[in-house]
Amino acid sequence: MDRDEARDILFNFIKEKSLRYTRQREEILQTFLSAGRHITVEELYNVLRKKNTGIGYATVHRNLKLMKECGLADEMKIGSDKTRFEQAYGQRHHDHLICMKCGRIIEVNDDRIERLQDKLAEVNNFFPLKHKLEIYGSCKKCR
Amino acid sequence: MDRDEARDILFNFIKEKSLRYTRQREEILQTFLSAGRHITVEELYNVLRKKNTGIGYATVHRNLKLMKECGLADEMKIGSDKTRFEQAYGQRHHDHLICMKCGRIIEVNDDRIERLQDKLAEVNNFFPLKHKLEIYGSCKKCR
DNA sequence: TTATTATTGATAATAATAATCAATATTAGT
DNA sequence: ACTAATATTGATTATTATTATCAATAATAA
Repeated sequence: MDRDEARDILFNFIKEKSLRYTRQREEILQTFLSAGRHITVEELYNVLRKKNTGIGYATVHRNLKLMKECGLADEMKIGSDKTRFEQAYGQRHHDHLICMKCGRIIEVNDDRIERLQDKLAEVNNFFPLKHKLEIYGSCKKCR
Repeated sequence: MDRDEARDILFNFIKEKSLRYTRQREEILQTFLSAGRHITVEELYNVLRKKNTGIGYATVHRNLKLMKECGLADEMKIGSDKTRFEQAYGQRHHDHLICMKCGRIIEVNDDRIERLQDKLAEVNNFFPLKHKLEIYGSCKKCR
């Protein structure tokens, strides 16, 4: 994801809603973009704490929700873990392979599966808006 | 699912582990089997309360976990809702279409998708053990 | 019937997420 | 640059789902 483009998206979203572009929002956005994918609020908070930004947990939480609102982040939940946020802008839809041993998350995509899902919905008189496919197992290393 | 067969499974599981077959377990099992699919602990607890069985919330919770352990129930989580339990014995694997308006959950199955999922895992050097496919949208009524 | 011990039910603990609110910072208007 | 208006922050508390605790009770085997 392009950093400037991401900042623009956040900035425009904020202007549109008469919100305010704060030091904390800039910091959280940049750190979120630099951080690994599928990060939790707590993890992001800890990275920011190490940087001595003085940003509180609640602010991190609130602003990840904001990033989601403006389309920069997606929320996901694996099993009974905490909610994770992944970068969304400029990312095409993808599914997840989740290693139950080491926790690694592999992003994958299969057009045929996507198409069959749409068909499956159609056959059931159902209008699909989004979907979630997660395959749990063990990755190459943990086999 | 056959009621007697279900009771047998629970009974044998209990014997095997030197646990005890209590009035509460029998009551919870029967009510779980009669109740709608995809029920929460709270919902099941409320049904049992109406029946004046005097069974506590913790007991319902504990025993749904037990049903899961012995293969009679499966746990699922939709969005950020509470955990739901569905009958598992004698049910083949299936995916879910979830109406975001009325909350209805439709169970579906597609062998081609299943096979493609296995292929997808294989290509990524991943050993699949189980998977979860949820399609969110709106059902016929809510369209 | 009795001894053993698993279970129950009420309650407290835990943990993730969201709400509260006074102090502060940002923004628009002058 | 100054000011007024108000969105945001950070610390804390509230909420909610789930799990743990524990004394009293009930199920089981001998």
